[in-house]
Amino acid sequence: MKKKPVSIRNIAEELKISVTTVSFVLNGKAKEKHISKELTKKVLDYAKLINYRPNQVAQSLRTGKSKLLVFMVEDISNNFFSQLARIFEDIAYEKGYKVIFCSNENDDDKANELITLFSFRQVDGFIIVPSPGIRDTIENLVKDNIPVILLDRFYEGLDCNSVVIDNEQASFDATQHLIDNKFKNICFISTASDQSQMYGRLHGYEKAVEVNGLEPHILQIPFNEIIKGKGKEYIKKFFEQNKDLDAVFFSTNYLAQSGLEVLKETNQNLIKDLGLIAFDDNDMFKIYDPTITSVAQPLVEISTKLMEVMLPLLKKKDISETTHQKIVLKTELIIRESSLVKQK
Amino acid sequence: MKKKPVSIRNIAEELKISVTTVSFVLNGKAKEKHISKELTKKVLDYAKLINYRPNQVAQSLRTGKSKLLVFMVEDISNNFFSQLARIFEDIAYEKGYKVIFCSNENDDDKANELITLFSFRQVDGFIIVPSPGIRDTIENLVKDNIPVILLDRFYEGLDCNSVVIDNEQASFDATQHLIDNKFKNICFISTASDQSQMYGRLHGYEKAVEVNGLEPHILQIPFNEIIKGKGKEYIKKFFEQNKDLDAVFFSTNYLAQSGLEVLKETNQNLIKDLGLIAFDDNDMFKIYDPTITSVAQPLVEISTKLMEVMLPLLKKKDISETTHQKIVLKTELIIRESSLVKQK
DNA sequence: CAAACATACTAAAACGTTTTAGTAAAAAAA
DNA sequence: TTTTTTTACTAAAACGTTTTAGTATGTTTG
Repeated sequence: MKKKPVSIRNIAEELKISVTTVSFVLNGKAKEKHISKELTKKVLDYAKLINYRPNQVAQSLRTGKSKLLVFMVEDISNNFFSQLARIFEDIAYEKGYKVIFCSNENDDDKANELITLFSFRQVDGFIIVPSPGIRDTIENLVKDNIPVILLDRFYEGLDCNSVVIDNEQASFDATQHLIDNKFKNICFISTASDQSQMYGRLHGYEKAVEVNGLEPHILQIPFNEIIKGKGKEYIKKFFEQNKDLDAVFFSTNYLAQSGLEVLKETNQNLIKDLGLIAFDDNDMFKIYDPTITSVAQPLVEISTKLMEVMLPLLKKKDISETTHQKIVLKTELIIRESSLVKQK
Repeated sequence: MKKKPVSIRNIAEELKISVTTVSFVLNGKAKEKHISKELTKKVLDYAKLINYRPNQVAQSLRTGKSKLLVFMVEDISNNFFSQLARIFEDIAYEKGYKVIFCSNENDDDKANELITLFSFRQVDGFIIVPSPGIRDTIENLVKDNIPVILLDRFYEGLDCNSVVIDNEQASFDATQHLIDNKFKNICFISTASDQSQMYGRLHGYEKAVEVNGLEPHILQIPFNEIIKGKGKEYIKKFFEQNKDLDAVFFSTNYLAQSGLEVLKETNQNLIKDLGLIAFDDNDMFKIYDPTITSVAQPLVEISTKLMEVMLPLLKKKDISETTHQKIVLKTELIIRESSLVKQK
């Protein structure tokens, strides 16, 4: 049978002292509470001997702290998010926190449901890649002084901690890079979304195109069509209707995926002739033929910043007075074959 | 300030009834405990009105159940595991369980540490992709009647639930497929590991080669060298020393990754001339040029089986009498261009 | 030499549930 | 009518901690 783990009470009884004393010692409050050196040592030694581990559930109930963080992303199977998760996991464990990952599919209902699930007090803090319409939910969390950090995207005008990248600059630089490499008809394939990250990417592209006196060519696929797996159809039709394109900038990695599939199916050679850049790097990009240029997000830096912002919030009793931080990180344009001048 | 969530006590006081009654009603034991229909309805209605959510920490403390599962994989950022995680997540949530994902890096110390961390009673069940040397730890979990399922690999002779694939058959079929397509000098690139999954894959390959009267060509890279990022060097040297190879079978997706990198760097054309198969599918394989044949694991089926095996264990009071299940699932060989007869 | 303080320790409440072991009244059986 | 059973509900303990508000000494201090 499952043997019962030892409790503080067992220790107290064995040593014939009070539970209180044991608790004080175990929590490092021996000096502060005037527990003698000898007794302190005795408790510590015995606890070690029997391999005592506090029951974290009981601790949580009493203290209201669970040492659990929720890391809610759009889709944990998406390479970008899973890599981020992997790095954040390590950082969190180091600080004594466990992480519950979950995917909201960029769906408001799912996101709301998940947040309610880990509701109020169950969890010490939230890191959230927010879906478009949960602004109110986030605002409520903030109002209730629950530590929250928005990741990847944020709500304009909502005062909340966030860690994001400079999407507009990243997108501008990538587009400019294509232009510098003699591409003239660059299209931007994206989702029809007004979430901040997509907005930034679109505007960076538009600005670069405009500054250089070129024409924009934009495809914005409705999100629910992508969900339904219709992304490829949209892209295919778009390519058919815009035969004069000489470069493509994909605003997300799954669009790049779909786009490459379409190109592969319709005209293999096109992949080599077109200028190509994808947002978010993928390990496969460096072994593709041609190797594919990408906008890489600083994964380690993002995770580190998340914890840097989160930790003080977890420590404080009352975070209502803390000012919210908005961290904006730089991306890196990894230049590979696909975006360089094509020699005909 | 953070407002206190409503408790059962609040409901009891408001309705001027006992906490017990409220608890019974809320747990659906109204009939069983002879609570009148009217009162039951009153409680339910009021609970809904004030949006009551039970404090799960208190529930856990009392019941010893946390409604948490640990899903420990080798590396959550690995595509195969993150996809599995994504699917399992949904299934678990549906059943009211939350999932803590963690990565053990196939390292014994890390794995042991994590298991201890979620130690005894903190968590309701474990799904573990075990590192080579934690057999004893697993055995202890089993002895303590803690629900455990081994995933992807198992220990020969250890009686424990497991969900794995038929690696040997998968590997045999893949190799036979290459042979059927006229490849004669097929090499097998793998890790120097005697974990069950690798053992199976190696033997499947060896058997197929032998049955067909061909010579085996095997590269086994020590695991710690792979960790150090030296995998590519090993593969490169191997290719240099075996110039007459006409096909390569990679035993894992990260080896395929490395192998393709090597081929890309040394001789782009080789990729088209060699027969190629990779274990574990990757979204990129179908847009590579050539598209790459792979052995795909049945992700949905694996996740479903995991939950199917896990749920009864979670329900039972005493699982010491339950017999352990060993589920072996079939893989699918996804045949693409890279493994078909090459026309010169 | 009393008052103040420091030291060493502890009893008991509290966190929010579930569950055991009841009670009291009404209904059914004898 | 008395006994038994059923119905409707509840008091209080328990889960394992943390923490408040102590007590009982010994030690300074004025």
